[in-house]
Amino acid sequence: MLQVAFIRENKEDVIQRLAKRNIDASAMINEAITLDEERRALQAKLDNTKAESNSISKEIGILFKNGQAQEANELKTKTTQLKEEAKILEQDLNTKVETLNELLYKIPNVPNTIVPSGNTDEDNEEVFREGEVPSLSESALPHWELAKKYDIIDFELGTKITGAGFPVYKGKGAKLQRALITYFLDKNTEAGYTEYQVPHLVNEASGFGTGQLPDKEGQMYHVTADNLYLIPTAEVPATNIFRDTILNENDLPISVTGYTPCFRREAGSYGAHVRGLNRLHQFDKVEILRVEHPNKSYEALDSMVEHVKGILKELKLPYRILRLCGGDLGFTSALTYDFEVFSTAQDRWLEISSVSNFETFQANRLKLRFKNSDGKNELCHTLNGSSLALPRVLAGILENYQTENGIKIPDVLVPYTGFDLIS
RNA sequence: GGAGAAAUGGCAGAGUGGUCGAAUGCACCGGUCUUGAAAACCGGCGAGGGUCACACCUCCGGGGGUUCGAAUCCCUCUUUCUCCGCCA
Repeated sequence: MLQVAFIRENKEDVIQRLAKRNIDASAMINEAITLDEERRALQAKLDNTKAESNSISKEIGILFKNGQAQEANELKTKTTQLKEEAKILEQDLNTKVETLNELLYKIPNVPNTIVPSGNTDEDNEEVFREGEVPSLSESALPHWELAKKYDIIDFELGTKITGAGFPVYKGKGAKLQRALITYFLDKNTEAGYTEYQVPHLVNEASGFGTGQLPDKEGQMYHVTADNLYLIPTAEVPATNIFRDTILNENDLPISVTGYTPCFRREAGSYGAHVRGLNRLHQFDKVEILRVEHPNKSYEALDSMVEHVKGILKELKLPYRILRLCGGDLGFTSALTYDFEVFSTAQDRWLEISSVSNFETFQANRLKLRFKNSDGKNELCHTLNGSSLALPRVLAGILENYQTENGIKIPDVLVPYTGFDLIS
């Protein structure tokens, strides 16, 4: 969530930049500022009432000590009255704070100035493209056909065990997926990211910290008996490592990577674009995450983008990078780059990574701060990205590396798989 | 799952109804001393709100209650530890 002080001090700029998301935020922003003013006025009133009551209570204490019980008892009526006043003020204040917060939860992050305006993914700006699209024969198959042909992924079996969107990987398919996970983690740790294994279920506070709650609980599987949520991404547990934390300035930057399965309810559509591995309820992902000094976060974003590029280059997959437009930008993000791999057999781009700078938007909720050189506590910037989402990378490999003899394994993966062909 | 104990500042650890946001030690930061370092000594050192800055308010695991007044008493929840049971 945005900080009220920031909204107050940058009102026009905030409205202008939120307009990139195709929303007119002026009403919300004005209301937030008004609510905040009212909140502060109530707070001051309440504080004064309490201050008076406190000082009388101290007097009473002294009077009792001196044996002046009668005078003390007289003062008691005064504090009783003040207490009632305070109670009412406190209730007003609480509802005011609640109203303000509910409003603030609804305001998305302020897009960076370089975010292109636009409504849909059509308006995303392609900023980079690399890799050759292989020329495949007429008989080239989409990955779900290949999965069947080589018996490496069984979608029907997953449906039997659980339901649609829970595939079963098998034999060399399972091994290839495990190889990818290990390869990604190795690349990330080599680049200085510390590997974490985090819980796959999180509590409400964590869901709130990263912004899934209160509004987007529909996207997560909810274990009601224990009030826990299955993680939709490692971002949730990994970012919450740092909830309620005050770091030293020289602790920054912090770089974390982790592999987790991800669970998404995705009340989604049906058809070709969700077939096979394209969209699942359960999938694997390796995530990278950074906690940065505000002055360094965009530098960090660039370095994360470069890092992901390096991996795709090694895998020799054709990909492009998009700078998301305001309309496509996630609620919590200030700037996002999406990576898409070209799926030759499907003739379409598949999103395999999304790298974002959240600036202080998450840190504000998380209360993730560092002590700056003035000794003041300041919000950190958080960033994260996938490196990478497994199913679509797998789809890309299967489709782009298919030959008449079978599916070749990218050279960098062979040491991890132990085989160089799926046939 | 059953029985008991506990939860206080970065850590350790006092405080059991009044001037306690909280002793003390360690850690940390600044200074003196030193060729330099260590030691010693001096000073500083939790968070949030509020203010131009003060004042002031709130916070001793969370929530509620008793009282003029709660870290301290009561209720409740959570977590941790010990013992027993079960178990990958």
